[in-house]
Parts: sequence; structure tokens; C-alpha cells
Amino acid sequence: MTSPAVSSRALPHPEHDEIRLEDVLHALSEPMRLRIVRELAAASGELSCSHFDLPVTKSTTTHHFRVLRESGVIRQVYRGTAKMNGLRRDDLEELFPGLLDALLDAAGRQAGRLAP
Amino acid sequence: MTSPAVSSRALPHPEHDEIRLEDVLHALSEPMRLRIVRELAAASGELSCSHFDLPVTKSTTTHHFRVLRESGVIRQVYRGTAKMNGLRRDDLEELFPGLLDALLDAAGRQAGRLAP
DNA sequence: CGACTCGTACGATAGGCATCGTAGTACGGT
DNA sequence: ACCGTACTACGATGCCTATCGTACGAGTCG
Repeated sequence: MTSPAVSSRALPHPEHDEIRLEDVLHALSEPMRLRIVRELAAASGELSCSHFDLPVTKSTTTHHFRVLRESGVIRQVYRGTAKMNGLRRDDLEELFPGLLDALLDAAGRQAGRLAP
Repeated sequence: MTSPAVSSRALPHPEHDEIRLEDVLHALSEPMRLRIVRELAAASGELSCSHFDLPVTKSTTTHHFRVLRESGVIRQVYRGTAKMNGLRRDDLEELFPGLLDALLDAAGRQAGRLAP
């Protein structure tokens, strides 16, 4: 009943200085992925993939999480059968100060504007 | 030799409240377009399309400018044979405060980091 | 072991998009 | 009227990607 250990299954992440702005923007330009990132930011912790209830199949969900990971936006790690996801806040903040907050704020404003 | 008047040729732009964050991010996730926007921001005025010396053909350049315009990032207007381009700073700032500056800063940092 | 859950891999499909070349339009100057 | 410049329109091409379904692997719990 102890929380499951981190599995040894490898998940390739870009290093801190391999993160590219274009990739980050491309990752976040997809509504589904932007939504994931917003939820992740709101949770301010790690969330399992299955926590998200997205209007797409599991295959597609896996795809979107991979894009987010490979662009450097999130960090993923296996914990038992679950795969936990967390925002790479520190890396992004150091590379692009203020960007993530501005993006989240922008997304929040637009959401409020479009669905009052 | 007075400066040519604005032509009546129509160029469809999204209205202020038709601008979508996803479209803006998608537009800026393309290196060529991000570069255009950075030059435009640095010039802090209007620039003609032909001012830009991009490593693609003119067809492709036209395409990129159209994407930027249709996403609401820039405003285009004909002035004689030239087509002038300007950043929609005010609209973007009102919709997404701080976002454009954060993006430009991020792009600048990355450029400095990758080409020292 | 066996069943169940979570997530992956792979192939297929359909649509989007960056790019080019060529042919054409709009405008300004001579 | 003519020419040159600036940009566009259109079609083609090849790549990328969002989506799905099915079959499979890894881990947990009984």
C-alpha cells in the first residue's frame, strides 16, 4: 500500500537547453493540449493521464501527452501502472521568464470571454 | 511624390474579439513567422513585405504573411504597390496582457542563447 | 496464476500545411 | 501606352499530424 515506486521504463525528455520556443508554442497551439496544460497548472502537482476526461480516445490522449513531453512542457514519469504528469515550470521559467504565466493568463481570459 | 494612399483592395482581418489564442500560438510556432514578428516588433512601425529577406520564395512569404494576418497578429494594408505590415500590439495587449512581450522576450533569449 | 487497469505501439486515414513554380493583377512612373 | 515592381492566385507535391481501432506490455490486486 505504499505509493508505487517510479518504474524504470524510460521516457525521453528534452534537456533543459534543448527546449525550443517553437516547439513549445506548437504544442500549446492545440486546444486539447492547451486544456491539459491548464488543468495541470491549476492542479499544481502531478496528475495521472487517466485523470483527464478528454473527448478523444486513449490513443489520441497518449499522443498529445507525448507531444507535450517532447516539447519540454511537461515531465512524465511512471508510477506503477499510472503515468504522472507535471508541468516543467522551473525549466520554462528559467528559459522564458514570464511566458508560461502569460500564456496561462491568456488562456484563462479567453476561456472566460468565450464561455461566460 | 506624396506617399501613396491606402488602396481599396480588401484584406480580411479578424475582428478584435475574433482573435483566438490557439491561432496566435500556431502562427508564431513557425520559425519564419516568428522571425517576421520579431523584425516587426524591432522596427516599431510598418514594414513592407519586400523589406524582409527570407530564405523562401515570394509565394511562401505571401503565405506566411497571410497566416499572421488571419490569426490577428499583424495588420496589413496596401499602400500603392507595397503592402505594409504592422503588429496589432494594442489588440493583443488588451486580449492577452503581457503575452506579446513575453513571447518576444523569449524569442530574443533563445536567439541569443543559440547564436552566441 | 489470472483478471483487471493503465497506457503503448502500430497501421490506417484524412486533413492540414510549408514549399515551390508559373501565370496573372494592381499600381506607379516614364 | 508601356514597363517594371510588388504581390497574388492556383495547382502540385511531399510532409506532418490528429484521429481512430486493435492488439499488446507492464503493473497491481486477489
